[in-house]
Amino acid sequence: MKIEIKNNKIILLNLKDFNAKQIVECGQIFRFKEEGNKIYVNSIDKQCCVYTFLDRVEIVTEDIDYFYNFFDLDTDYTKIKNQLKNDSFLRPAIQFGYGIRILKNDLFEMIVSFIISANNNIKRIQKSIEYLCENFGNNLGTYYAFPKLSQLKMATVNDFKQAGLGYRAEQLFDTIQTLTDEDIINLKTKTTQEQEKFLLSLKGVGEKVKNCIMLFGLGVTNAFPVDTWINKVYNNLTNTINKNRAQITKELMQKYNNLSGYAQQYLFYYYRQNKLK
DNA sequence: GCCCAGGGATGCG
DNA sequence: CGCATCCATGGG
Repeated sequence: MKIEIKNNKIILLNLKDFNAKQIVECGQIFRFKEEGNKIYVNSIDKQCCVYTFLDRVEIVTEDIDYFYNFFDLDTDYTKIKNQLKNDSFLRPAIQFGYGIRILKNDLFEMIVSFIISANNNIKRIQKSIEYLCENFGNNLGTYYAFPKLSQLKMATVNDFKQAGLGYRAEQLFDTIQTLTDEDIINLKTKTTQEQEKFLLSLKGVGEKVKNCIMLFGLGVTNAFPVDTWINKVYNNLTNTINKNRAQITKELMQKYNNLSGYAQQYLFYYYRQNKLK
């Protein structure tokens, strides 16, 4: 990928591995706003604006280093797609979502966001997260930051219900009260097994949510989140009915190995966007 | 009214 | 272990 960096701008001159719309609409991030050819993208207390032109993409931000890493710009997606597209399940999905990239988002934001995501839909998830930002995050003028752990510790179960979390309110409350800033910092340096064990100990985090946090918050690309869509896709493509999710997860992780996370996103985006069974 | 959404917790065998 | 049931809420 050809990349130029100028002052507060990252310029991408190769669009076959970067499509901003696909990146924000593939279900890995809940805080963004699309306005024509520009998309505002938020992560913790930072924001960038991604402009898409015919021949290039410009990422405008005060935090160049943060968003360079955030958009995973050092990873060669051409190579990843070439390795995956021999797979008949994936070929059409990769063709459709050719510009998807796995974001390296903030760990704490991912923990909270994906606890909220359980048995929920993306519109409602976005709305709830926006509520939390506006009521507990810092006002940064043109946008709100994602609340810090210390700020969410001020919230009551009722506050979370006000945010529209329903029965997830108690789960998130419990997890927020349990978590410490040290937990978040230390988690990044632990082994994959220790990370999984810790995440599963949190209320509201099960197998699927854990895999989302591993993938989007910790950059572990052999995590394969199996949600209702992937579940349907799998059963459809393999002519099975009601195979349990744990089994599907295990099977697909063995199949795709270190490329599991990428494979999963191409599948999720393609089959969900096209509403295929 | 029913079914579904990027599922998890709990209990029971 | 595997499996069934329940769980808020808004939209189709």
